[in-house]
Amino acid sequence: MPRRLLVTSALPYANGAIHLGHLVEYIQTDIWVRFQRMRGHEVHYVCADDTHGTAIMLRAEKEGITPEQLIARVRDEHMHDFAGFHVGFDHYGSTHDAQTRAVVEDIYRKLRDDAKLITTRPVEQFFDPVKSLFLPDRFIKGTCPKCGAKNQYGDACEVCGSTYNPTDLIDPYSTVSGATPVRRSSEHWFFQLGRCEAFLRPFTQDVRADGTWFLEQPEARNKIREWFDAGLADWDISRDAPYFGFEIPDAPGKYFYVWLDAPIGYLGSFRHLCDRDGGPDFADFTDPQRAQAAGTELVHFIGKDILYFHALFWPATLHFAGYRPPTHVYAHGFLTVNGEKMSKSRGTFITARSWLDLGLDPEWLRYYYAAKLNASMEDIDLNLDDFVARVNSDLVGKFVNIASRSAKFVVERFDGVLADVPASQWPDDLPPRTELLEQIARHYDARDFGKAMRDIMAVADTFNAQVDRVAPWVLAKAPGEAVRLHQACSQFLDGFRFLAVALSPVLPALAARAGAFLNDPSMQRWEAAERPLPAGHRINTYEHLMTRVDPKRIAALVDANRDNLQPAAPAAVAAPSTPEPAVVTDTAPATPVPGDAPSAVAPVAPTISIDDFAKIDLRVARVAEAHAVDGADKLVKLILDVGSEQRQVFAGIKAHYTPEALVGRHVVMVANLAPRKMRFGESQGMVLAASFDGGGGVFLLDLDPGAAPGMRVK
RNA sequence: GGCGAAUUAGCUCAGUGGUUAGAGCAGCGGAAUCAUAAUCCGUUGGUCCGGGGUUCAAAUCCCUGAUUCGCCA
Repeated sequence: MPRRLLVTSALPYANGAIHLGHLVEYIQTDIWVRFQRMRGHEVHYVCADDTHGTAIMLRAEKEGITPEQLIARVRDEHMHDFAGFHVGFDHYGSTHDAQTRAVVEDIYRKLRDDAKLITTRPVEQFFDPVKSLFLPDRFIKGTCPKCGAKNQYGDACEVCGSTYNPTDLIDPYSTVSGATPVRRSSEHWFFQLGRCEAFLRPFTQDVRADGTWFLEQPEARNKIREWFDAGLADWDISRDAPYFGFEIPDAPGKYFYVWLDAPIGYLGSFRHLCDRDGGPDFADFTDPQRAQAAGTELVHFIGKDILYFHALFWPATLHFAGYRPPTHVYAHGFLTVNGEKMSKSRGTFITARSWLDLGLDPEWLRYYYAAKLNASMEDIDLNLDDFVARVNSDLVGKFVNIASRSAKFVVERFDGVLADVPASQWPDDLPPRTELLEQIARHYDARDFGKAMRDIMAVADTFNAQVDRVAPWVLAKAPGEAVRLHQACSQFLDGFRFLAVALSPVLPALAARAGAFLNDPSMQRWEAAERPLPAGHRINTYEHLMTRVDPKRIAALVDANRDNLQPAAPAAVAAPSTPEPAVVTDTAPATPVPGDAPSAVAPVAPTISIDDFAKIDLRVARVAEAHAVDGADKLVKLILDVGSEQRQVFAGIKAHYTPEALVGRHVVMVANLAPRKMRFGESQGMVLAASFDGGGGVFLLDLDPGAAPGMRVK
């Protein structure tokens, strides 16, 4: 029977760029979702931006825009990043929308009026008298009471490691205004978590009738048990104005704390899906009785840092508000890069955007994560040397190579038509075909992607060894061996197809290309791998499916993410839309002072019609490679990615830009200019740049973030 | 400080009481030349963090120490 799943990834905060650490979770969830879909299950995968809180409010203020403008921009960036890594949400919402607000208010009213779990009492907090703002701990700094270190945060000292309350700080100051905060009391609203223990303890600690657990990971259950043992305290769910969020009903000037509405954003986002024509029924997934009858599941993928919220507050608020609590929470570990915490100064705080902008294949990362992920909460390490070796060896050397070394024979010798491959013809040194497939499926289902990848690569190894043993290149030269050659290559392609199906959840784009090559739309289903394509099936010409990772490009990625700037003052704004540091800091030509322009401004050329202008096909292109040209005074050789193809262009900008500074940036090119033979090769287009005729610098056109190779400029 | 997790080959990791601890990559030696240098065969390499204990049997269970990383609402 098909499962009916509502699956979520945790909501990223609308205050910064998506980086490789975030992507562990979205890629993990997306792989699991794609796998479940291939197996024929009904899956709704939703997420949203987490948009509320003091930090968003202050950030917008600094940028001189409204919080609504800030979160709209960041959401747009986040959605681009996720799409770039093939994370396929069915809906990507925002916690700041009517759908989420409606569920927040409904849950709150039921907790207050029906469950009677809301209470109020005054709380004394630091208050910034200049900004008229209650200050969260992270916006207060001062001198450590233990060791005397200056400029320490309100909760812990980074120098001596001791922890304390913000009120213990010596000479505290507000990082927002610099003012000395004062103590002020205010009424706060609380959710009485302590009264939920009778529900929460068995819910989180006991195995269910069907043998499953809310928390399948024993280490997660242990962690939660620790918190029970420490005692559950009431949870402060209110914040005072000014605050960016939802106002609490019947409590003017009081707002819901961001962590109350963040998980409710899952349901708000899901509501959008339900409101579409033919969408799922909201109550089937949220009402306890309806959900039970419909057999639906609610599954959350999260980082281990937010287990507390998802395993205690969230089930409690849902349950006591008359909603169905989640069926599963899966927590994963953090990402380290080269064995250490991600670091801006080391360049290992790598953003999703920089990965995509530098033209690195997102599926390289998806595969590497899959190979490292298991069902536990352990951290995983992205070792960049290992990454290059692993992706090149497994994906290019093993997997893609099987198709690459057998397709040509089938296409050239047998007109692309496959020979009969009996389903029973499966390498002896592997487990039986369907058994192996089920084993891999169990690993995927249990989120043991690393085990799945190991099993899959063992198949690739076996087939490569078989190709060597059969030696089709020998058969091809031997007269009378055509039948054996045909059968052997068809069998190798069957092995490749098996692998492509098994890897589809991890490598959806590559699998789609493999499906196009094999001319086989059925590969979107897991069962497609159970048996070979029928004899007589015609495949298409093989085109290379994946290129190798060049270690130099990984080095360039790290360079692009390295923060070379002086440590910024806390007040400094780092807009996420800032172009790549490599572009703005490297060898930028001296800014000419207007009065210094060495020559007169040229007169405007004769008027042309819009039709004349339309003849020029201007395209956004990404500089994939840039090389100095030996023997040329002015030229730089550029390899431009214009989306559909690559162009070689010689640009006369050597005096103004170093090749290193150009790689990865976007430029505007004339795409339909007649190719021109030059001494060093053919130039297939022209890159637009501004200059005065008499000299004084050449300035390439820059593009705002979001522009992608192949877009037409008009 | 309290609690928890981790530590296995040069690297990344499997391996939760049962032969002589495994894989991939890297290294070394050979083969092959179909494949966008991609492959195959063979091979080197380990005090399973240190110490103690339980057991017929320990990488695996217990105690203890070291180091690293988390969590402490």
